[in-house]
Amino acid sequence: MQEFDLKQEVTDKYSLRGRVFNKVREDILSGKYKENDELKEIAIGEELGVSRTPVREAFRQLELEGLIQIIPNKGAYVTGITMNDVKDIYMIRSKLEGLCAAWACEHITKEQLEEMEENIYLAKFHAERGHFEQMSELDSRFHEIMYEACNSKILEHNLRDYHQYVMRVRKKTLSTIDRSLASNAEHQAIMEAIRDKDAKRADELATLHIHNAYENMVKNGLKEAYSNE
Amino acid sequence: MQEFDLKQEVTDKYSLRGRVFNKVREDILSGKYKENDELKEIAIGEELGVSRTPVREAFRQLELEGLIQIIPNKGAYVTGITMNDVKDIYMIRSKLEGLCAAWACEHITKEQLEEMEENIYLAKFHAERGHFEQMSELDSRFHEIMYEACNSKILEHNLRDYHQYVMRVRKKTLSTIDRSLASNAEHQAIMEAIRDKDAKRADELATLHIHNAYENMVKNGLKEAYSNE
DNA sequence: TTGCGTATAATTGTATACAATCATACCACG
DNA sequence: CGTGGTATGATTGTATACAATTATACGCAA
Repeated sequence: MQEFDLKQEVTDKYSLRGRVFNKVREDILSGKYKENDELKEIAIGEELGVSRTPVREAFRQLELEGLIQIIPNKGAYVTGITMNDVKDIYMIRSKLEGLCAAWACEHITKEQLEEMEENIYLAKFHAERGHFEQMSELDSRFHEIMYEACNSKILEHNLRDYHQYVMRVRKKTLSTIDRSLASNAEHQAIMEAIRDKDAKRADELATLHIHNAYENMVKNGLKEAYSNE
Repeated sequence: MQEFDLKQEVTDKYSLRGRVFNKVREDILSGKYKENDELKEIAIGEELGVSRTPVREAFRQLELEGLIQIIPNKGAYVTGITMNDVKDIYMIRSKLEGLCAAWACEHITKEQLEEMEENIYLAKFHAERGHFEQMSELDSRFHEIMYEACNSKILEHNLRDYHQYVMRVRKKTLSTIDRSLASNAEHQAIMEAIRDKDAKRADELATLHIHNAYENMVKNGLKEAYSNE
């Protein structure tokens, strides 16, 4: 009840505010609204067929999520993610995914572990064939399972936020067969460590996994990947 | 401009929404509003002499900060922090403060370093005399300087959030002369490592510092401290 | 007495009207 | 020609009115 459980209310599909929030968030993350674009309350409201009130409330939330910046009496502007931000997030995630993997050792359920194994098995199939869209989905899901398995609303929420935040660039990092295969092998190693309840190893492997993902991203030209969107 | 810079707008003292946000936040953190208290828009509005609109917007922000939970069509309730949440946050902070200290080694300015030294010097004075209110202030400020010095908007924002979030319980952890002195000694060691640009040592010391703070809190009866508020 | 259903009150969700602020353009003046 | 000030329009900030939803209380029937 009194949990750190936020996303649920925010993403409320049945309130206008929630719909506006989701739509604008999507549009920012997908690149429809670009850095420094000005978001006007009336325009967004008309586009979605709602008044300014829910739009304004959604804006306040987007501001706290760091997706837009609101300048009083002036307007709402889309905040960009700089390359530095991406780097910072990956470094932070590296630490936190390690923690998450370690905690998952204690709390993962049999069902979650089985879904992980299935995920890895399926990912191998798609990785070999260069199905990058599916790979991206499976990668997201793998981490999502781990977030759920760590049994900490706080950490789960934090990691999910970052995961979403770097979505724009993350997809690119899996866009080679080599990296897809390597990434999946790393997933398998992490899963095995968690299965064996070896928290120390799980921590190290998950930490390294994010490090590798970042290194790979830099190597494959983060700059272009980033500026394309 | 396009920074991850949020707090500034939120704490805008000159908008009604900002005033409401700050007031309610204060009241929650200070314990005026207790866990599971229902916050009614009209009541808060009347108390501050404003209409519901700015109150609602402030509520949305408080929700994302995790201080209240909004149940659609029902109401806003003060979220409690469970002991598990506190533990999780300290574990996460432990990792991130380490990262922060390491980064600060590269980016800290001479002014920031000097303020740290001054902070530690002054804290010694107050610690010896059992001035816990001042200690709490100085402790907050020490960490704040480090957050600023790490040169990462993302990490700074993240750590500041957690710091605020556990404010309720954090004050209690410094409420003995022994812990105050020990804490300050740890601050000094961290500062010296940062001054010497020894990132590895700074990381370890900051990590340990938060660990110690948590251990101390548990020892001194987190349970009572927590349930008192 | 207990249980259910309806009516009423209270509260939140949304829309709109009005006030305040900011940006722009135009004109007067040096 | 350039500069400054004012007027006008656009946009956000706030208040209020209305709609929808939820909680509560009361009455009726089993």
